[in-house]
Amino acid sequence: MTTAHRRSEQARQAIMRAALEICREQGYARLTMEGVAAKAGVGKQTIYRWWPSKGTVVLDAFLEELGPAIEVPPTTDELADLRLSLRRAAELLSHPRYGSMLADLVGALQHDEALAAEFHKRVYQPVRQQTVERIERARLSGAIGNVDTGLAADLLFGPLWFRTLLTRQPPTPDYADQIVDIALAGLCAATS
Amino acid sequence: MTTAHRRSEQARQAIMRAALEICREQGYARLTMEGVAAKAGVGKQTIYRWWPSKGTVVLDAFLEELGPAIEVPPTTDELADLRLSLRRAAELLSHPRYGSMLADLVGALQHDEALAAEFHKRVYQPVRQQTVERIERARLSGAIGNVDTGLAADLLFGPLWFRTLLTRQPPTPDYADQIVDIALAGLCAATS
Amino acid sequence: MTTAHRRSEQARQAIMRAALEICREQGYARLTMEGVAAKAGVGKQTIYRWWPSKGTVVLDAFLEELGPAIEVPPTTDELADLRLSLRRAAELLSHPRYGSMLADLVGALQHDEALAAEFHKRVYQPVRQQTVERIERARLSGAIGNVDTGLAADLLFGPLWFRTLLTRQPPTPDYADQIVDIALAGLCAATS
Amino acid sequence: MTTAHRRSEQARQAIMRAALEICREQGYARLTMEGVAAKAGVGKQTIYRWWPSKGTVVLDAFLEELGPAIEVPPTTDELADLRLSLRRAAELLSHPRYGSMLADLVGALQHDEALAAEFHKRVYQPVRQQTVERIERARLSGAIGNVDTGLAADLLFGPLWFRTLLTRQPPTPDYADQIVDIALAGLCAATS
DNA sequence: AGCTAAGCGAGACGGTACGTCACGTCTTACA
DNA sequence: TGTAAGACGTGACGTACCGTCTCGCTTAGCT
Repeated sequence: MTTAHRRSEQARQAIMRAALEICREQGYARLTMEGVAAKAGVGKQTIYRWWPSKGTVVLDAFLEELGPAIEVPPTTDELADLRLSLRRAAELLSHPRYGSMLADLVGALQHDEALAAEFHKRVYQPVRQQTVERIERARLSGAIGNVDTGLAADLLFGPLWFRTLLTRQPPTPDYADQIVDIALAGLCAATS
Repeated sequence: MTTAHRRSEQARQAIMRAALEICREQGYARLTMEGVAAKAGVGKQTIYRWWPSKGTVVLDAFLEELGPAIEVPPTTDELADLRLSLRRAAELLSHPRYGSMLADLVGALQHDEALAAEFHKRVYQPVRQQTVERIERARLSGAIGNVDTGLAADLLFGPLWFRTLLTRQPPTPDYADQIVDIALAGLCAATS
Repeated sequence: MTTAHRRSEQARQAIMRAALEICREQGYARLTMEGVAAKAGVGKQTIYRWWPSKGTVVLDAFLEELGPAIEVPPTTDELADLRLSLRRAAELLSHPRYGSMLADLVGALQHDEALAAEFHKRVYQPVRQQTVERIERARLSGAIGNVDTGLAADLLFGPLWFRTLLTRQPPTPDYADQIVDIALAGLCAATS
Repeated sequence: MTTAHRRSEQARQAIMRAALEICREQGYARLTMEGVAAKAGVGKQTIYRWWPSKGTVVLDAFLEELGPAIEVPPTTDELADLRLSLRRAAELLSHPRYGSMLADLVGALQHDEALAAEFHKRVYQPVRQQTVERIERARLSGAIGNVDTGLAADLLFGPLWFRTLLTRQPPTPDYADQIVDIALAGLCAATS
């Protein structure tokens, strides 16, 4: 038997739309559950029924719009894929609409375990997985040295996030390229 | 000259102490101005008179305890200094007492311009300055290639913060060492 | 004519039972439609389909249990019947299970017109009618003076309800007897 | 030492005024704490700080306006005073502005212990005390028989409240007079 | 025997109000 | 004048119920 009167798709979409809109217009910090409910024309309970915190609402809304855009389709050239992947990340972090939203989301992660778990599963891990696999393949093909793949991934993505989160100056595509250049040089030299 | 009955040093210290204690016991997110005032036995006004937000209170409290510990006295071996500096950062970020506090502070930065400015001036810049100078000297001495010093600094510190902020797994000293190894390898190879 | 496969008697009884139970355990104020539905294992709609408000549910439940107990079978001695009727009322109002429920119901009457009408028709009027008739007969037989019967009825029942509703000290049988004694004395003396 | 920044008289009055107005315009049942706060231009907390429930707010507001009007100045003729006192009660209960408010208040008493206690102390007892004393004096002077004074008081006031609360037909002055006539006749006859 | 329309349980929905928390401002009395 | 205390207006929190609605299901009563 199925559960009667299932979740309203209409309400869900209204909430996603409202969350994004408020986030864009007033910023994540000013976004409140009440505000989302009001703008979406929805009862607060309907939000709390399906999302535990404003962070998860925004995360969902974010992924609904940009989930697919995060991934980079694999080619045979792993290093080029990595380079493109970094560029994509830089573009996202410097996106006028989603950049500071992402930064705020990561900020909220610091004191919201549930959100942290969700972010890890749905944003961090997917990209991480792809990155690590590419590095692994590059390593096997001898394109880079014998290094810890996780560490290599940190070396690539770390600087982008560091710049975004600590200085609030989002990275440019050129910055991403330079990071790739130097990091890969280091990784080639490495033999661990 | 006695400063007359101007600002009460006693109150200041009580506030710093209370802020740290609450931050440690309940986390930055649960720390409130009211809570600090109550625990410090101080009027709320007294806090608002001297600090604009809870972030700045915590930042001050943090620096009062750990300000000196951030810097690494310079020796003649710049690369060794950089390595030690990275280790210090890793230690701080994984410190049971101050690690998550720092992460929370950076989280709060994302939606608090005043705090961001303060953090930049009193935490980010000092370390940055030192780091950049070391890299510059290393470059001049030929120890590393001809690279953008800011970018090099990001390459070193980025991974540490990335790991801390996005995965909530604070970096180990060993992790810091590995980062230095690979990053410096890359920086040596670079000539750009 | 059969009532066809319409209303479920089982659901009705479950609702009555649940209402009484909640009323007894938590009091009328804490009784909610949702609570009744849950405890009765019934959909909310099923309650709303047959009762307009929680007051009417409780009133029905109350009458189902105590409806018959309200009336006093008539004998030839009207004054004795009145006396017994007062005692019955006193017992009901001081009943550990139904006393405060009745008081709460009358409380709810004050802001629920529909409930007030229902209460009037099904509780107040039946007793009133009987009382008034008895007084009328007593008057015709000369046992009491020539008084307004409604006023006389108020004189008898008023004090009981007054005590219950304003002081929350339910009347004792002895109290009821004393009221009858004095009221009848007054009614005898009256000639108006 | 006195407590700093004491209670704001201005806020108190605004709340009293708002409560009365809402009660008059929409009835006690529709009066909410939020509504009072909004109409008074006051924070909800300010209401909750000083009153535990909406019942006590309304009770205070009621007493502020009608407290003095409840009492009947004593003369040497106790029976006349009692008669006047009953008339006053009848007038109050049938007052277009305060009658149903009082009834609602007594309704709320049934499920609000704190309110019941407050009502008892500030409304019921003062009138009761005066009434009982008058009856006692009348008894000593031989104007009425040797009866329980409390019971006598119930006999007088009971019918008025009974009529108000159970039939929602407020008593007329004439009704009050008739009650006094018959009740006193009964009390004279009594010797108990 | 099969059809169909109601009543049913479940529970999501848009709302309103709850009572609480913390915000940042203010006022008062003391030192 | 700075301070401890704490009341104030404000706004958001997360919860409880309201009364309405929409689902599938069960079942009685009519073809």
